[in-house]
Amino acid sequence: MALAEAILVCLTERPMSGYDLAKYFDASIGFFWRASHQQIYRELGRLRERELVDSQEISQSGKPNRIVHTITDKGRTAVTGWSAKPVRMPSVKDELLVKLYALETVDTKAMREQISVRLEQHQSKLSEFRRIKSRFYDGKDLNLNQKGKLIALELGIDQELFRIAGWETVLKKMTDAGV
Amino acid sequence: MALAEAILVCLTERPMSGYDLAKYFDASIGFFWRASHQQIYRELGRLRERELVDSQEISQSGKPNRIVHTITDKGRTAVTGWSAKPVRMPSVKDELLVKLYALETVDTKAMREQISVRLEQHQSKLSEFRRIKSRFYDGKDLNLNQKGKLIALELGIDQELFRIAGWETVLKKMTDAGV
DNA sequence: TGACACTATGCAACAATGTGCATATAATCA
DNA sequence: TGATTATATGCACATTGTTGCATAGTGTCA
Repeated sequence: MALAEAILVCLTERPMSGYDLAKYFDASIGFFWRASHQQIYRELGRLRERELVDSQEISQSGKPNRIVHTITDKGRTAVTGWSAKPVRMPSVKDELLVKLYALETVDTKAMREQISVRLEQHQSKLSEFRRIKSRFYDGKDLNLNQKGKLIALELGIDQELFRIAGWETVLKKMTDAGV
Repeated sequence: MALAEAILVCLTERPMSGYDLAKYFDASIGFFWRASHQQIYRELGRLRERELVDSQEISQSGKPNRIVHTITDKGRTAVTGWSAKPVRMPSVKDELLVKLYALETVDTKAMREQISVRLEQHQSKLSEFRRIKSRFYDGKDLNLNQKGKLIALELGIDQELFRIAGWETVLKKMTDAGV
């Protein structure tokens, strides 16, 4: 149940509405912990019940009212407590790798195309990460929180580079194997 | 619902019982698609209902009877059909990276320990992959299916090496940041 | 000889995640 | 002016994953 913690971590930055959080996830922490807006709203309800966030409705004319969630002291303590607990290895699930396991049965032409699509996705993630890095971090004076995010971001950039190289190697090896 | 397909892919190799499958998952395809024995048994029941596998009970004295599952023609067709369909990006979920996002709030001493544990886990996975490679693949004459598995395994080895380097860099950068 | 691990299967309950839908207004673009 | 996008929240259902339990005989180690 670490979506709760991921949300709390975001709220240590500043109070946010569910909508803000969903966008924040898409643009930053979601690179390492994806969540849809439905999940976020549901989890916010639970966090409110557990008194880890304080939710305040703000009237808006025209648009639906915003509900802004602020992390409580109890919530901050919960984050620190959680952070000290051991983590598990991230669960691995990649269909594309499973397909490599039955090269005789799968449609290898379609697979090569899927690998190309995957490569493009990694390319565009890479560009996005680099854009964020140069826009928000390069040449700036950073506080500790920002330094942590930068470390994560740089790991993300290296990961994308590695994956691009990896899948390109797979394509080459498939060619060598005659498919 | 790709656990179904992962199981079918295993069964293209040879007929197996649920127990065999659970072990096979632990030792090979599970590196890229983890599943517990409970999940596997449940999914096998569904596959039997959909007639993608044929299940045959084999009497054994002493031990409980084995139920051996064989992929059907319908199942083989299903695998090929599935293989041609586009895959999604694997979902990302790593608590350790989330912790990097709140360096001011988390227990950084505990975090460094967790990174060390993570490093050890990647080390032992790496050793296992290398052991499997040298034992079953190096210097052997391989058919197409085996070549595919070797490609996946080599990608796995590179991935572990990359992750070890990545987390070591994170530790260094944390030191530079003063935590 | 008692404890433990291995073989072999599976249910039940619960927790977490993902998909689809529903609502409602304002601004922007073609 | 009609279509789309952005703002803003949330329910219901389906699927997937985890934990704990239950059964039961065999082999191995101390």
